[in-house]
Amino acid sequence: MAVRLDEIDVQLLNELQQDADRSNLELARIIGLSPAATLNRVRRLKKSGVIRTISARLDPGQAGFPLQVYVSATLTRHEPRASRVFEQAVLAIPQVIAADWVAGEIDVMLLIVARDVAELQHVLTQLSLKGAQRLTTLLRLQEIKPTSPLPLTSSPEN
Amino acid sequence: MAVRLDEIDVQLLNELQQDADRSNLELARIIGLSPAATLNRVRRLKKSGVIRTISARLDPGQAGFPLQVYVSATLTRHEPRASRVFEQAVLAIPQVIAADWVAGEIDVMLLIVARDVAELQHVLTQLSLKGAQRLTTLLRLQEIKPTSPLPLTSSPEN
DNA sequence: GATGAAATAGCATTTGC
DNA sequence: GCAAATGCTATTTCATC
Repeated sequence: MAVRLDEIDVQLLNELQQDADRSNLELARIIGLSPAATLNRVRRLKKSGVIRTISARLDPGQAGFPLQVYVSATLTRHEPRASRVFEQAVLAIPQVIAADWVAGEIDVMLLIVARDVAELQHVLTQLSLKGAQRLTTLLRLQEIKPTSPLPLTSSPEN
Repeated sequence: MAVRLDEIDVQLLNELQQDADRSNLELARIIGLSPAATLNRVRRLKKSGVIRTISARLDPGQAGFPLQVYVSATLTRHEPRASRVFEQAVLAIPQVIAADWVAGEIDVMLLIVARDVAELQHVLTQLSLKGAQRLTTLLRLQEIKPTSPLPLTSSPEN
C-alpha cells in the first residue's frame, strides 16, 4: 500500500507540500541534487501516486464563500443502493467540496461552502432528500492550523 | 473581504485548482489569452490572496499514514488563555494536519493522521492534556469526494 | 538503478505597443 | 491585453559511479 521513500524523497515531498510554485532548478538547489535527478524523482513520485495533484489552494472567504461548514450525517438506509444515491448527490453538488465515509457516531463527514445562508440551506435540503439524516452543522469560525504537510519519515532501508 | 473576479479569473482559478502543474503557456492556450496576460493575472491572483498556495497534495495512505481521523472536541475552559494553550499544542503536533474553531455542538474540529493506533492514541492524549474534552473520533473509511475546486462565479460588473 | 554534466528545445518574463 | 525578443529553465542524452 505505502510507497517506499528515502530521505531525499521525504525532503522533496516536504518542499512540494509547502510550496510547489518553484522551478525544478530551485528545488534541485534546495535539495542538493542535480536538476536532472530532481526531475526524475519528482516524476516518479507523481507516477507512484504519493503525489495526487499539484493544485492551487484558495482562500474560500476571499473567493466569495463566507460560509464554510462541516456537516456530519447518518444515512436513513444503509443498503448499497441508498449509499450510491447519496454518493452521486454529493458528487453532483458543487458546494460540497469534500466528503468521506467515516466510522463512528455518524456515517459521513462533509465539507460545504456557501455564499449565504439560503445557499447553505438549499444544500442541506438536497442532502436530506438524498438520504441524509441527523444532519449536524458546524460553522467554521476561525482557522487554527491550515492544511499542513504530512509529517513524513523515510522508510527503513532493510 | 471578497476579491472581485471576472470570468477569466474564474476560469484561471478553476484550472489552477484542478491542476497547477502546467506551464503558463499551456494555461494561456486553455484560457485563450496571451502568455503575458495570463502570467499577469495569475500573479495578481496570488498577490491578492485568493490563491493561498500552490502545493502538492499527497495520498496520506501511500505516504505512510493509514489512519486518518476527524476529531471533534470541546475545551474544558473557554478563557482566552486556555484557548491559546490549546492552539499552540495543535500547531506543535505534526500529526494534526488541519484544525478549526467551529460553532455548534463542539468547539474545535481537527484532522489527524497516524501511522498506527498507538500514534493516534498518543496524539489524542496530548490534546486532552492541553484542554480538549469530550473527544470524538471519526475514522475516515473511504473518500466519497476528494477536495474539490470551489464553485466560483464571477462578480457582477456593476 | 540512479546521478551528474552538457546540449537543445522550449518556456517564462520583459518590453514596447 | 498583445507580440516580439531575451534569457533562463525544463528536459533529454549519455557517460559514469
